[in-house]
Amino acid sequence: MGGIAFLIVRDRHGTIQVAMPKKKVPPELFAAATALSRESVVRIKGVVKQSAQARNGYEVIPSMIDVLSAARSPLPMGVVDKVNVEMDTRLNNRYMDLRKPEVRAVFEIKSMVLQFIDEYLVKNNFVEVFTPKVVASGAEGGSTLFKIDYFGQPAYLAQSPQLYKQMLMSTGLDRIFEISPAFRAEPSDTVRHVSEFISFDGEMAHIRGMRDVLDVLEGCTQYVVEGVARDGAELVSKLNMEIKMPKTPYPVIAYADALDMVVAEGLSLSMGDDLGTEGEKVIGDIMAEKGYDVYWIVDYPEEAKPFYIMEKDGTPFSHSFDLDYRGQEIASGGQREHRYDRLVERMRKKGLEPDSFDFYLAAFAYGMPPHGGWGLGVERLVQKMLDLPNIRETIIFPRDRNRLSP
RNA sequence: GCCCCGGUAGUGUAGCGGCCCAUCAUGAAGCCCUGUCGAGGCUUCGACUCGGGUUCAAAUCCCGACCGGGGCGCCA
Repeated sequence: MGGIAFLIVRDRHGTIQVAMPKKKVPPELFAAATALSRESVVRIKGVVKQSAQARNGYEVIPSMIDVLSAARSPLPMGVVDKVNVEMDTRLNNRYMDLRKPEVRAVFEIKSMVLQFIDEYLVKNNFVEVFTPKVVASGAEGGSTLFKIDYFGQPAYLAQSPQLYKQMLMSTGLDRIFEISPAFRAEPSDTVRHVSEFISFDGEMAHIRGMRDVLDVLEGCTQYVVEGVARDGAELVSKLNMEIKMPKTPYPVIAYADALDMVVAEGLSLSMGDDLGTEGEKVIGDIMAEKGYDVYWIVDYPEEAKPFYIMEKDGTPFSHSFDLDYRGQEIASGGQREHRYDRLVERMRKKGLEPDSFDFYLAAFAYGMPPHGGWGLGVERLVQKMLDLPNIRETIIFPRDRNRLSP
């Protein structure tokens, strides 16, 4: 038994040292404190003292230590240990993982991101809506839908609010947005895919063209990143990084030009091909050299885009865009086809049966203004903004191909 | 779904046919020391994913299952 013992106590905001010189605290308190297991929950009463030896300049001399919950031992993973913990282990023990300030900071930042999105869109006269997540059909084919049983009827988890938000464009709500979960049954297994994610969707009526949509989305992402860099500086510093402000205006690269850039770098792609992950990264590198972190890639081949995207007449292209953040797509959207006949025509072209979309098409038959919108992956935005290696770092309890719990 | 790689103590790892009743770190238990501060010293505890096979001999090689990592495709 030495003459002094210490406890490091952690709460949401940080840590403080509890110092117990043997002569200055009751013996039973000293004994209880030194017997405490790591990560136990305590309530402490004492005197806060300035102390040159304490790490943050202050320490507590306790007069009472109440053990609210003793932690079992050994811990399933260390919180302050110097050994690494694999992500799988961390996710299996997320309640413990989240005790690390740097892990928690990501989710506090994510919360800020959502608040800034809300703030910006409301300022710009958007109305927040909620569309069903249990649906009868998907926006584009059924292969990526999770099937569920709905009172004996087949139903699906929504992969996107696409059809609903477009229908609302005929109502006079004019500018709407939604932040809600989206479900994809794609068997993707990458650091940027999960089967459940938060989708930030917007749709605006009476646009003059796609540029109107880009302006809102650019304004919004810029507002978010600026806001986090400003109000979240302390949280960001816990991640040992600094947010780099994207340069504005975001450059606009036409798909055809992007293709040339990629081919010039040695990739063998031809007109109509998807840029691919490698192509996206190449573009990301080229743009980074020019100082741009965020940029648009627009006018994709109509063939590569869903039925609801408007074609660029007289060309093989479409009024479509992706928003890329350092080589990764974080949002996509475009101007929609609002003309009933052209829409039906496009459905057929895509091999879809218009009859199975009658609830959707009806909204186009009685006055539908020109409109456009986007879908943005909130976690992808957070991931790229904070330069995180895996999208799972931005989801408290991620769902992917292999993970259904916790 | 395809292609690579891997599964060793609570955690993270070394070992990759006999030298291993398995290394190191962290952790836990105990002792010593100590105004500590990702403290230090000593002692102890604790593991080869599962099932087949090859071999005189398997943590080590082969097959399968399960689990995980990376890349691709697809996309937010």
